[in-house]
Formats: sequence, structure tokens, C-alpha cells
Amino acid sequence: MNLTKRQQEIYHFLETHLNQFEYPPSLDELCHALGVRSRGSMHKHIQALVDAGLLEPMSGKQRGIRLKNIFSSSEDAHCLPFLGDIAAGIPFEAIENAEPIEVPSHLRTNKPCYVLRVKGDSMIDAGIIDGDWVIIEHCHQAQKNDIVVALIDQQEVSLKYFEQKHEKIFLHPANASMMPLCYDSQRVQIQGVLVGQMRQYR
Amino acid sequence: MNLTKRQQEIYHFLETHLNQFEYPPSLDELCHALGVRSRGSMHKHIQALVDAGLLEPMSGKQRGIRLKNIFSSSEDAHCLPFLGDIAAGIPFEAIENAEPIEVPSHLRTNKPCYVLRVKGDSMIDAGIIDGDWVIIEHCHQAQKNDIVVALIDQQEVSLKYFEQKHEKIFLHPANASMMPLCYDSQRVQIQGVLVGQMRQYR
DNA sequence: TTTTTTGTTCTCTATTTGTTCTATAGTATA
DNA sequence: TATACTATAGAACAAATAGAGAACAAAAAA
Repeated sequence: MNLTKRQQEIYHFLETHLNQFEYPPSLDELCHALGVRSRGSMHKHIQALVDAGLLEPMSGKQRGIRLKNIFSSSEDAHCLPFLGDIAAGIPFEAIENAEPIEVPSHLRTNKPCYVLRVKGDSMIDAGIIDGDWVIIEHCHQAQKNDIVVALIDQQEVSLKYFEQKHEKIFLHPANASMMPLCYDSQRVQIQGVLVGQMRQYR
Repeated sequence: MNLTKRQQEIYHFLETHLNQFEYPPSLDELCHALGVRSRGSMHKHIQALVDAGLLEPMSGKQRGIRLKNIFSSSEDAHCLPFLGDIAAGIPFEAIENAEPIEVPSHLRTNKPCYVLRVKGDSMIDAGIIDGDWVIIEHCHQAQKNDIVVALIDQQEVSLKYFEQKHEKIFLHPANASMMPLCYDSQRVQIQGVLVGQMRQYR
């Protein structure tokens, strides 16, 4: 359903100013803010916005005007735990309280996965840049040329290409200005393998 | 049905300027914007565009001029139409049969969007590589530094940084080994702006 | 409880704006 | 020349939109 001019004005006002009120405004207060003298007229506009699915129904409650969250329909979508920045490391105990992030099914596997946010430019030549989300399959081993989340000396976490030669593990950045890292294998713990990546513009 | 010259002018104006109005213009306002003095004449043109399937029917509503949303068909909550490779261009007739692809809500806008698959390395320095999916908001104008889907001479389609200087449009690759392209603005048609990106490993 | 605030419904009026119609004029084509 | 198509102006009408204000009922506060 399309909004009329006045309805758009009012919705835009609510979008931008609703959070500036201490509590949601009454119809009279809205009238005053928008230069309308009739409460009944304002009520008609608000009701139209409710019918259009843009506001929650007030159902008689005083000061019951609320914006409807358009994207809240992601309730039943496939979500994974977002565990924060890669540099911060992964306290796996905190998965329970982790914020969920929506991930399309083709960017994950059917094994347990989680999401991290990339910090830094060490994988820039692989098209993974600062701020990207990466979807990681939670596992503890990898093959050559996998991109892995590696925990070094129980401290530092990073995203690198994986290679194992005998008792040495090489972690290759994808950045011409950085050198590969080499560790004894017992110092490196694999915390997962990269299976997907997402980026938001705007 | 073919459009007359005037109808094409008006449709092009609506494509590029409709979203610059706070709310859709009335016929009188359209007349003023396009230098026409008769509301009745404008109505006839708009009606022709409705009959041609390019605009939604106004059906008596005030300010009822809307571009027809080509993507409204199979709008599964979390899916967008996947229209194939970027190089292939966008045959908008084939949208009906387009395969749906799952896209998380935070990688799209609440305007009509579609998905393309990237071919080639022209945006590699922006972290967009061959085989990536890109989510494009369907619109017809852009700002400097937006990454756009541009149709050149009704033939070639590509993904580039957008810049407009007077009557010239510059399309900048993100690849040190490629040169920017420069065209007269009427040769370039914007088909959308990049709002999200996804990549699958494995 | 009583009082005040505030949402709801209603009627009436005015303004805005889409729709239809007639008339005029330019241009291309048979 | 006659005909068809396109474009424009402007008048008249009808529908959609917006607002005011009264009366009432539900909710919240005292």
C-alpha cells in the first residue's frame, strides 16, 4: 500500500525524531510537533501507518506509537554466533551469549560454524579486507591452502593460509609486504577453516 | 508498444529523479519540473507509460506515480533474484525465471536488489574477485565513489567505481594495471549500486 | 474511588489533484 | 491534399486527501 504525502512526512518525522522524545509522544504532542490542531486527524494518519505495517498497533494504549522493525523478520533465518574481531581471539565459552548474525546457508557447512570480523590487511591479496565478516567452520585440522584461524602460543589469533611441512607449520599472509610465519607445530592450534565471507557496503 | 520521444524523455526523467523528490510528485509538479503547462497533457503521457508496463497504475490516487518494480515476483523473504554473470549484462526480461539466492538482510537495502556473479579482476584491489557474488541495489543514479553496475552503449556491462564530472562519466577499475574509462554521460546507464558482497570457499 | 490524560470515532469543510474532454497546431506519410 | 500521429493548453468535474472540532471511552494517575 502506498503512503500519501502527509503520511510519508509523518513517518519520516517519527523515524528521525521518535528517539528524541523521553517517552513516545501522545497524539496531541505529535500534533503540536507537526503543526496540526486536530487530534482526530493525526489519529487517522497514524492508523494508516499501522495499516501499512510501518508502526506497531497502539491498541488503545496511551503513548503507544512505536516504529516497526522491518528487518526483524530474520527471526527464523539461519543465524550463527558472531564472536567479534579476529585479533581478539576466541573465548569459546562465550559462544552462548554471542550476538547472532544472519548467514545464508551456502556460505556455511553443515558442521558447526561461527562468524568473525576481520581486522587488518594481512589477507588483502586474497580479497579479504578489514571489516569483512568471515564464516569459519569450527574444526582443528586443515589442509594445505586452506585459510585457517590459527591460535599461536595460546595468545595471538590470526587468519592465514595454512601449510604443514613435517613438524613445522607455515602461516602465509596474502599480502606481498608481509613474510610467512613459521612455527613448531605444537605452538599452533587450528581453531577453524574459512568457508565463507561477507561484506557490507553503504 | 514503442514509446514516443516525449514518453522516453519523461520515463528517463522519472528513472533518474523520482527518488530525489521527498514524496512522489503530483502531475502539476511534474509539469513544472519538465516545462509543461498542462496537467491534462502530462496525464496522457503518464498513462501511456502505465499502458507500456513501465509505471504502476495510479488508479486515482494522488501522487501515485511509481516505477514498476520488476523484482516483485518471487520475493521469498531472504532471497533475491540471481541474474548471472556481470559480463553477460542484465536481460531484464529474464528476471521472471531468475534463480533465487539467499541473502542476509544486512547485505541488502530495503529497496529492490538483485545478485550478480563477478567475472574478471577489474575490482581486485577493492577485494572483489572473480566468482564473488555482489548484491546490487536497483537504481539509476550514483554518487562519487559508489561502485556501480554500468551499461555502456546498451551493450557492455561492468562493475566499476563511479565518478561524474560535468558531462563526462569516469569508470575507475580497482586494479593498478587497468586505466579508468571515460564516456559521454549519455552513453552510460547506471543499473545499480553495490551494497553487499559474498564469497564461498570450499 | 475520582480526576486527568489520551485514544477513538464521527461529521463537516476545504484543498489538492487525478481524469476527461475539447480545441489548436506541427509533422510526417500515403 | 488528406490522414494519422504527436504534443500542448486549458476548462470542467470528481475523487482523494487533509484538517477542525465535538463527543465518548479507555487508560493512567492522584
